[in-house]
Amino acid sequence: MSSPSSALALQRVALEQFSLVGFGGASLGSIAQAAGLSKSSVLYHYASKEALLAAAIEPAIDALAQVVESYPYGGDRAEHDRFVERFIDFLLEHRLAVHLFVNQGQVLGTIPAVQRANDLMHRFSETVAERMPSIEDRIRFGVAIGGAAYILVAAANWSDEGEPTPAEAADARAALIDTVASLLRHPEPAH
Amino acid sequence: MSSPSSALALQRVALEQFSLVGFGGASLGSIAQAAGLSKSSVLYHYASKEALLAAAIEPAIDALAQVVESYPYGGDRAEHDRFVERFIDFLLEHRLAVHLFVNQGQVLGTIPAVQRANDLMHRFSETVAERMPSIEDRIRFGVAIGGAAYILVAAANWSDEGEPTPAEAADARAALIDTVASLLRHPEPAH
DNA sequence: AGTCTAACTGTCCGATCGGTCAGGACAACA
DNA sequence: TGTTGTCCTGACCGATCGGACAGTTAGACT
Repeated sequence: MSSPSSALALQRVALEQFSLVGFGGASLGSIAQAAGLSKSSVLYHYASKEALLAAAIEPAIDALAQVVESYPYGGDRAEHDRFVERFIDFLLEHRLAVHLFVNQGQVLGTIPAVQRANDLMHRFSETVAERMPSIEDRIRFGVAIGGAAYILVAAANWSDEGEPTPAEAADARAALIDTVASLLRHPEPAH
Repeated sequence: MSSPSSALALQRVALEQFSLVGFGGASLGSIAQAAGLSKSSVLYHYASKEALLAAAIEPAIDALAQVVESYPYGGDRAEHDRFVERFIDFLLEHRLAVHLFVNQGQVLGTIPAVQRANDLMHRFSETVAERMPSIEDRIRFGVAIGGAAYILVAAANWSDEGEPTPAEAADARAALIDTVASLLRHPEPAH
């Protein structure tokens, strides 16, 4: 706690590496090098590789818990849309962590922090599924979650432009909110 | 080529491991063990770990090239919907490979086969973007691709039921086609 | 019988892995 | 001037990594 800046920078670097090449693919050496430290120094701050992962994703898990808790069970559509907005902002702020436990959640299930994230997503899915129990709506839910999580980290891959102008970022946020909201919205009873 | 069954089984096992724990996280030893072979035997069939990866995803890349090629540039909506159907079937058949080069495409860009997959996705994005150049529609495109690729491999994580009944699978396919089609459909000019 | 080849394996190698440990640098406090 | 505690490091450990290589088995062909 005494020099939080270096510790936070280390968590950020570790998160980037873990989400980029996977937990097993990222080495403590490469993380340390990217952070400008020695491997020993990393292990001084965090007892193990798993502890580093847990510390790196913990803020995101706390935020996720808060978002899931705020689901408007009996709310109207405006309230539901506000919930989606909170959810998207959570995704935007914790892109890397979300990408990590979305894509490696099952294989890292032994790590308590990841397990907690899995439980949260499970509960989230169940909560939403209570309102939309059909396969179609489960698909829409999954596409919304996975698609949003994906586009925030990997989309830059095969798009032309490099930098995301602040104005463009705002547009992207609005578009993402719109898209996810339409996916999570209760569809008309049937056609 | 003389005993294709074992070679194909090896590719399938390798693909599962690569998409599950990442290319760097999967070891030749674990792949060999899962396939019931020795590590040496794996390296007899494929010159290197990268060669194994390339061979494992090559069929998926070929199929992707075919799908991208079949994009209906001047087609009507029915033709466009048929294209989406082909695309979803491609995703369903090559789930693991898609998940692999969607989530690890950038970091594995040095491998020629992955590079080809990246180029194809890039061209795919450009092709679709020609019709839908706005940020909103790019987002919708990304959510559709990423969401579909995601739900096919990771959704089982936080859903209750275990097995996907054949009838449920058909329903899921239909729902996925419907969802992606609506995302990729040209939206009304503006509201 | 001998020959050839495909499929497979165990052994070995250098490099790298996660992790331990003893100690150095340095500011704060006595 | 010690002394203490934080931050950081290089050296080292056993295990595992990707890969090279020599050799074995078994079936097909002559």
